[in-house]
Amino acid sequence: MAGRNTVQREIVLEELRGLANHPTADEVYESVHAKHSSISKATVYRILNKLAEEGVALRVKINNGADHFDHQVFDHYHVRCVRCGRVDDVEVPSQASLEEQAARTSGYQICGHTLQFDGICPECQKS
Amino acid sequence: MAGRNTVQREIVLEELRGLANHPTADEVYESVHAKHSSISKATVYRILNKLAEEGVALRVKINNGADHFDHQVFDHYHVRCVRCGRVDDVEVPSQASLEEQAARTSGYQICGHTLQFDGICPECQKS
DNA sequence: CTATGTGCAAAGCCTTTGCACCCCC
DNA sequence: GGGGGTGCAAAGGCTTTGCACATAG
Repeated sequence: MAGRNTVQREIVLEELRGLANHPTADEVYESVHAKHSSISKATVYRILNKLAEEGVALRVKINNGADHFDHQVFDHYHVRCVRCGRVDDVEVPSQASLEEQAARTSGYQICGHTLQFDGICPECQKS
Repeated sequence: MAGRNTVQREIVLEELRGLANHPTADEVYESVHAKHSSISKATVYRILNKLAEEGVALRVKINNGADHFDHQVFDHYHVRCVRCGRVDDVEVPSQASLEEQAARTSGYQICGHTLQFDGICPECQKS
């Protein structure tokens, strides 16, 4: 591991795993802070960044607003509700092969891609 | 048109069309401001938002940093250089069919998707 | 004439950072 | 005991907003 195994790190990681639905950094902080009021926001942000960097968590960049974090690190895509902001996993096969095409037509050396869906979640469809 | 045809709007639109490479709002502002120093940043941001809303321009949300704007409104994807931040078009066919799959597996009512590539541009590959 | 757009500056949102202190290894 | 981690508060980048004034239609 690239760093020390501090109490704060353990707590943040546990909280991230406990929060089911792709929490934002701030939501993780709120959740952590509720139980351990001494842990600062800066620390939570720093730890989440580090987890993402190490590949222990996934940083999900959402088109609108704050980044979300996902404790599931396998390759998968996300859908975001345009009404309530909720983020869910989506079972669509990896489109990694598109990268070849992109490389060919653009001249770029491609190292990754992002695919995100927008829609209305089942809950919001009811209203 | 959803609003008035003001001088400022004309100037911003013209400048957006003149700037080839997916300028950020701030780059559009700089360019506008250089020629017409009385036009404020707020106005440029407001006009760009409106153009995007009307479908006259495209807002390109890039994973890192500021949003870019594109005067080309046909359906296409983008690639971003992770070194220099440059953004280019990419000739990959629209993957609209993925939306069906996403809808089926997620229960969301899908209304759009975003696909973006990351890579190293030809220029940056040299160094 | 009046609803809409504009300019200015201030605030907002999310995130990072400088600094002094602390503590894991 | 030394280098990385933490807490606090402040700053940072990008964007929006409140308000008073100007202007298109």
